[in-house]
Amino acid sequence: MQRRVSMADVAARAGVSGQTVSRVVNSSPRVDAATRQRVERAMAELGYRPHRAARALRTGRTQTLGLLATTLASVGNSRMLQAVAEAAASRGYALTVLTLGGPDGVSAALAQFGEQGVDGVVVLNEATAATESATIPTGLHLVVVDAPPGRAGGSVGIVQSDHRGGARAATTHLLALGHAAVHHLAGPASSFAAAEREAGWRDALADAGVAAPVPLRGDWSAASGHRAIVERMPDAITALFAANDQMALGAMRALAEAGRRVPEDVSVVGFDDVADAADYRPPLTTVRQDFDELGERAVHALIAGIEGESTSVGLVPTRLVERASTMPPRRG
Amino acid sequence: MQRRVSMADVAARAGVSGQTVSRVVNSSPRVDAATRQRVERAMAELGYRPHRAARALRTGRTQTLGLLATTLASVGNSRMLQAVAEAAASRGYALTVLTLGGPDGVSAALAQFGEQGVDGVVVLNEATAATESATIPTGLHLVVVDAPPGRAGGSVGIVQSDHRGGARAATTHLLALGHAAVHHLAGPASSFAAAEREAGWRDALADAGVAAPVPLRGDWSAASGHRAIVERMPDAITALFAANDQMALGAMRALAEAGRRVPEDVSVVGFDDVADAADYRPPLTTVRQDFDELGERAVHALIAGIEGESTSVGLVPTRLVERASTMPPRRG
DNA sequence: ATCGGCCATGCTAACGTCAACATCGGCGGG
DNA sequence: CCCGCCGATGTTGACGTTAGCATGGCCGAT
Repeated sequence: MQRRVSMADVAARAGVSGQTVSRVVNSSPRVDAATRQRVERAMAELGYRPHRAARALRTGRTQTLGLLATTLASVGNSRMLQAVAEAAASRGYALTVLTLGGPDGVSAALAQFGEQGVDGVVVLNEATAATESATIPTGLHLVVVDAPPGRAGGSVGIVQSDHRGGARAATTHLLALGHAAVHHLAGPASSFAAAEREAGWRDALADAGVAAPVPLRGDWSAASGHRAIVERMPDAITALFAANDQMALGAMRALAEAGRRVPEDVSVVGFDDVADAADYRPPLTTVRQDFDELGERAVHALIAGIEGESTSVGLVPTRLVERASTMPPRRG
Repeated sequence: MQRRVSMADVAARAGVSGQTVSRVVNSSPRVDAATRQRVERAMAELGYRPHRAARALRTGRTQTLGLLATTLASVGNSRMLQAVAEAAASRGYALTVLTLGGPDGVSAALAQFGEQGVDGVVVLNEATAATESATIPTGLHLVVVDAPPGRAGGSVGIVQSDHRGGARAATTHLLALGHAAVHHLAGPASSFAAAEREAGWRDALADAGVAAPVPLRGDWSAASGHRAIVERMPDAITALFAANDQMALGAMRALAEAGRRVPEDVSVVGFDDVADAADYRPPLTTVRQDFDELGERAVHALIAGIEGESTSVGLVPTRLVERASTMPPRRG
């Protein structure tokens, strides 16, 4: 492989100094139109590409963002990753990913990102406590997705889905169908999103003057949803709001195995609207999260922070999608 | 933000030259034990971290790998990403991701990776034609996952799951249960993995001397699986091998809607063993892919190529996981 | 005509690291 | 006792880029 084309090569070809080439590359206004054109032609002819590492060394900016998550293999995280990757790419930023070994590795992971020189990091917050106690390397900008607004400010921005509003809508939907009680299959206690969804469920019950039963609890997985129902299914259950679609899937299997039909005997609502939810049996009524918008806003906020503008808190709306897993309770 | 700690700072603190610090960092043998210790203490005290961009500028290596996929939001790709991310991290490489805008953007994406200076790229091959026709920037090493072995060699390595063997095992399992015919719900024609799975199905049928019916076809999504069954379900179907779990999910819904019970009337087998497959109704017999091993091997092959060793072709075994969606046909 | 100011462009140095070569001291063999 | 070698360490410069300042030409205002 021959030496790569550098600015000096372009400069020689165009008969200008390297500095002028630099100005053209960075679209500085201080360049004569004719000169610019000459330089651009030289770049095209030589196939010049700026060297990111060299630029990073000089400017201290890498034009690279980081994404930090416990795992990338979960449905929600992978959809967020996809959205963040596209949003970053459309702004000319590269995206590098890092998964947490342990739950307490947040500080270490951020340090590693700092070392790599990323300009900012999107943190997919799954265990609030771990994220909140993490130390942030100086100069690193952060946007935390689905975190309590408390820590926002400084170099930390927050973006979240309206979990609470969505959960409230789901619960209200069930109540409006005539269900006297709505049970909740909650997510893990350590999760902010799970807490918000539970809060929204309580909101709706309170609005209706209905007492909230003790929620069941899972870990987001279908298996945990199944287990929760098998172990302690409420006797008189007619309506269940699961904190995500996968737990709803597991719960529906457990209900079927116990001889309860969905939706005739028990109505079920999920959360997320994963790609498969429309093909669950029955197709699942659920709350759709707008991951694309969430990723877009996270990247926007992050880059705003990097470029010195203020970071802010954003709430992305969610929306109830009605399918066949909900209906009014049977009379009788 | 104060200036970062550089090698010179460490050198001053330890009373040695920068070069000696460099030697310690790169664990060169040419350093006295006492000196090394002094330098290491200085690094610890100052919190020194090598500057990747500077190193990349000097050495031409970025210690960064790229991952290219059409989308990162699909189940299989996100599991591969997770595995690749961990394998890369464990070797001290960062991982940056890029998704394809269009199906023909492979060349452009590789060019962008080249520009970013990644040392190598893992390509998740979804449309063989697009990958095969792509131009590879000089000096960039590639490992293509699930591609025909033809292109291997030079700076291109190939790693694949044993789709064919897994499909054969799935089909053989159904035949062994006593099913006279096994129908296939295939993946998209453009996919190598889909073609291999179909080939494995044909292999097993040929072994048993059974004629292969015309396969149904979907696009990997549950919705497409549902649609395929609704539109042209074979009359006498008693056994179905779907090319992935999600299409199996859609197919099972369609079968249920048509009044066919799984597994009593129709046995169904999927492929992938996604996390939810054990909670489908009924729990799905499927073929497990070892994504961790696949990612590990891809990264291993890539780094071997980067460091000048030979790249090779690897086949990762798959394994049938029996659950409740298969049983012998009813005598009738 | 003179001068200040502005515009286009060039020159120099520096970002942090490492490869290549230089230096220095000690030690064993002749 | 001198030479040559080796092992440990230092010096220099370059990777490709851009910030900051310098230069020189032109124009309008005085």
